[in-house]
Amino acid sequence: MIIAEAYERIKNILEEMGVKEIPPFRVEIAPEGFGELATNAAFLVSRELKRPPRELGEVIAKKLAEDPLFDKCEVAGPGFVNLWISWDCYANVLKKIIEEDANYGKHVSKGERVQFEFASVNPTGPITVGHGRQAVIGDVLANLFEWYGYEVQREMYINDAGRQIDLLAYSLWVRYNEVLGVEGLEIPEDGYKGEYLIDLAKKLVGEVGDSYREVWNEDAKAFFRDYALHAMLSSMRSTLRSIGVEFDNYFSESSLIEDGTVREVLEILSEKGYLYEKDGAIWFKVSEFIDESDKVLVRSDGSPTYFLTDIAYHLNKFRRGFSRVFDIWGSDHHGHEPRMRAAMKALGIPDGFFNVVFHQYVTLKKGGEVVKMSTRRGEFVTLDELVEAVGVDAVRYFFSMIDANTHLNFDIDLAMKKSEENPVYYVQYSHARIRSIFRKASEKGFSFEPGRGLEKLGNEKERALALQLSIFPRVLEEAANAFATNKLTGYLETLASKFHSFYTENLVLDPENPEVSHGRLNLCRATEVVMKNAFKLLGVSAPERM
RNA sequence: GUGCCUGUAGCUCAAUGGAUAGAGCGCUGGACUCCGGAUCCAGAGGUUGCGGGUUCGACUCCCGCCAGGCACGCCA
Repeated sequence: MIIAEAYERIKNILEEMGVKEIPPFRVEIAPEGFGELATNAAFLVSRELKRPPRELGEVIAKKLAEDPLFDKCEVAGPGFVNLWISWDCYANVLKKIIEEDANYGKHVSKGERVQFEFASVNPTGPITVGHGRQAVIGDVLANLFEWYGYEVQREMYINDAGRQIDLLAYSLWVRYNEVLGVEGLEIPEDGYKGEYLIDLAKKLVGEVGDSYREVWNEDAKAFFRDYALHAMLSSMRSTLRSIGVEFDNYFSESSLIEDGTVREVLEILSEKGYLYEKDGAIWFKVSEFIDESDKVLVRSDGSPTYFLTDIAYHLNKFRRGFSRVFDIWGSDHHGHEPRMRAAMKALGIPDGFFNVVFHQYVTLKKGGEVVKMSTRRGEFVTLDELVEAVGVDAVRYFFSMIDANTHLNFDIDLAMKKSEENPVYYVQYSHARIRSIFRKASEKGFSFEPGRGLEKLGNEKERALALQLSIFPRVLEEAANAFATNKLTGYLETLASKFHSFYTENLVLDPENPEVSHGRLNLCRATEVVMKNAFKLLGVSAPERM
């Protein structure tokens, strides 16, 4: 908020100085000892104005010093302009934060509808820790975009059409027969061997008895398919719900085949001349768009590939009127992106509509050793297990605090045994502390009055905290633009640190100084508001007590 | 072999081409008879994988290596 205002003032000055094209200069919190805000504007206009940065910085600083927004402005180093903000300005921001309360940080509507699609994993086994990372990243990014002014839909794509589901059905049928004591059947090499299917098979025997014992016909196939799919989906959904991830819509892959979208895609591409037949299959001329080999859309047995249904899926998304869609994909799918872009181009869907946010995988460590995960072999640590061990807050915070594009090393022993070392506790503690101050306040006879006493504040710690609070909207913008949930957790940690530091040096409730006390209560309330809002975006609880 | 991601303090990770590369954990030493010590303050700890290049300025951009991960299917 303050940064935005400072930005405007500087922009005006640059225009007065004769700059025709305003460069992308920055206004940010200055390093320790260089004022409160700093800008690099002088460097960026130096070339156009043909004068050294230091000299231009002096001009800018001099003009800014006349502005009541600032107490002091100086040029430093090779041309940075350092700014000190007036306490009046801070006080106004704090009042605004308290007034806007649960809405502080929200940007005005951009009038755009976008979609985030994530956690679209194969419904062939329990959700793993790796899937959990994707779900949390997608959910938090969706929250961030909502606050940044977009209308957001959260969607999960259900891969219910492919060969994997058939394999799952057959694997379950084998387990079912095993439970009934039938010997000699085996789950295929590429089938699903996890224990969860044994549990499911037992349940199934309880429900249908031995009606499908050693019977594997079309009827049995359909039954086991539906049963397995239904069971897997409902378990996935309940796991995701347990970490606060809910979807606005579930979209079935097979519906695209049933409603003709898949066939329509083939017709469009065929009319445009992008298809050809070879070896009994139908191929898409990927090579006409990018430097990659052509890909099969329809197999020689007539079934559509995943690539084809995915193209149809995105054509469907486009027709639903989103201005942009964001798919969250694991890094193992990165090879799929260029092909999809080629397909979007072939269908005439505008550039920029289709976007992918990639995340790297999670490496689990247990007992100092890397745990290999494989759904098919049935070796994995499930998200349920992790949540039970460390709690929802820690899980969500931990997955949010690391850049999606960074490999995440998750030490299970550490998370289970020493969960109190998780940064989430540090941040939550500052919130609990503030709540405690308010409880104490009523005991001491203070009642909170918005705005009262703020003009009495202005020491170093109070200013540092106020400055941090003022940049919250900017942080949301940066986090959304960079698809970086970790910018939000990083911000919270800095905010908590500024608060603890303020708290240590300043007595909030001091009967000897009622006006100052009221002012500090306002500062505490503003901090509480920002923390609550940030926690909400992360899906982490804001505890009253710990 | 080709493409993508990663490589930063002992460990886990930050740092839109900007000032002295920062946090947490761990380590060392301190802190008010007072609002929550799950806190605060200070300190030690770095050739940003290696070598070149671009410019006022490079962890960041370009080129070449090295190491790890992932992908290169009529799997999804």
